[in-house]
Amino acid sequence: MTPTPPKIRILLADDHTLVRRGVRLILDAEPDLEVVAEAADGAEAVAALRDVQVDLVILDVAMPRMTGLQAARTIARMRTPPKMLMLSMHDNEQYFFEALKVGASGYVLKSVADEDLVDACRTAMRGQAFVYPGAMSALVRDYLDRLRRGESLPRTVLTEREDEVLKLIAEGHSTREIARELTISYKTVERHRENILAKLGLRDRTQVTRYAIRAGLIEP
Amino acid sequence: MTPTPPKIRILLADDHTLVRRGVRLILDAEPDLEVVAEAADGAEAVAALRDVQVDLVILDVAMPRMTGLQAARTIARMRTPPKMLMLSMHDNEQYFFEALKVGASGYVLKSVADEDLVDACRTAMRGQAFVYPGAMSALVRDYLDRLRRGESLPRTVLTEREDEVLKLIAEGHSTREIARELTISYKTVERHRENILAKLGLRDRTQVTRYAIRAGLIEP
DNA sequence: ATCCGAATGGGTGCTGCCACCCATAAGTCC
DNA sequence: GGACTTATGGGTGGCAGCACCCATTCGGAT
Repeated sequence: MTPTPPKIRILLADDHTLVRRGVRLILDAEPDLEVVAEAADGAEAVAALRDVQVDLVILDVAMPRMTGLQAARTIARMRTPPKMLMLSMHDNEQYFFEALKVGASGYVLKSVADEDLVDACRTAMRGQAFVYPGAMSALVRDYLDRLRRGESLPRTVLTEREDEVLKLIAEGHSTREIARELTISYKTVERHRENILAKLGLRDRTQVTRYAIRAGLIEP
Repeated sequence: MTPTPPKIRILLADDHTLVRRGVRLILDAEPDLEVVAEAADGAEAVAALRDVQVDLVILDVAMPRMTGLQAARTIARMRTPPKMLMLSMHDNEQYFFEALKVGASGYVLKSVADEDLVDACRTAMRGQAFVYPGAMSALVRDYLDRLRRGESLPRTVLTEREDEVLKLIAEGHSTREIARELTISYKTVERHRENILAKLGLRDRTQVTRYAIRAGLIEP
């Protein structure tokens, strides 16, 4: 009997049981991968990391309460953060950049084949960036080139705070509700909203909603 | 060796490979269920039904090109339509009604447990309506009661005109623009909008947008 | 040390959204 | 014929959304 090498320990965060079920079956079938914990939203994932030692976190981008991107930011601030892989429903460039910015090692579409997901896990663990197949646009290539050359990254359009407000607007909350939720003033929310509209070239809250859904930030 | 009873033949339509993988593994594990075909969007599902004989179609509500609801409408018009089960990411009442309206036998959340999905398949094949656990609201109960008593209630919630206005609102058009587009008065558009909000239980245009996207009336 | 971006908050004013109120013409159903 | 629905339109008022102006604080980059 040969000694078994230690498996890559994985935390899987997705709000849909069926997705978790599928991903787990795919990964557990591999000799070097093992899903050791699951979470149904970003907050659960962050909490789970305090109890379980994992090497790699697979985060769905769109989850209730705390999105995968928000969770990734929190996780990246830990002392010894695990590798992170973002799972997304949409082939959207904006959120691909967002994912890399918050420190994810890869960005995988839910429509990928099984082997691509497994590849992505192994690539991420080797410390390399994984680009989901067929999404190697000129923009992405340029971005990764700059990463390799160690150049400072082109700024992402929206700031963290604006992203939070964007999500709340798109979920149909009024300015007053958002102010209460974030414990900031009504006027500050208005300012963030103005910046969001200006930066994204949108006209009103309705278009913000469609944008967020298209981008996979929230679910319809 | 005992003769095997014929299995329920299932077509599985979802744009995410990982979801299809999970669902297939769950269903194929049952002795009486068998996934005989897969589709990545509504159009593929409809096309597949011309080639393969299936008893039950499982449709994801949100798919590219043709949504699950659109596909269900098409399938329902076939001579001998198979049973239909809608898969959804969201526990939403409006969406649920849309599904029943287009002729689906059940509505299952992607966050349900494995057994519930299997139950839903068997319940649908017995010709009964499956209501996902924990969503048995008074509204749903009332609706199903009327269905059982054979009361004709294929009546759409919204009138034709209201549907038109709904779409235009959801596409981000202002009241003034809609009035011009439909060649009616600003006030009339406002009245239609009021009725839409009241009937659907929504609060503002942002929620109308999300509703329309969920219902497959417009593209994000 | 300085400058810039991000986050915070205030004021003012216009317009649009939304919730009430009201009415009429045309069609359907019983 | 009356009851009902649908589509049409008007009035009024309140509050929200949005645009444009302003300022302060703080931290990081040069």
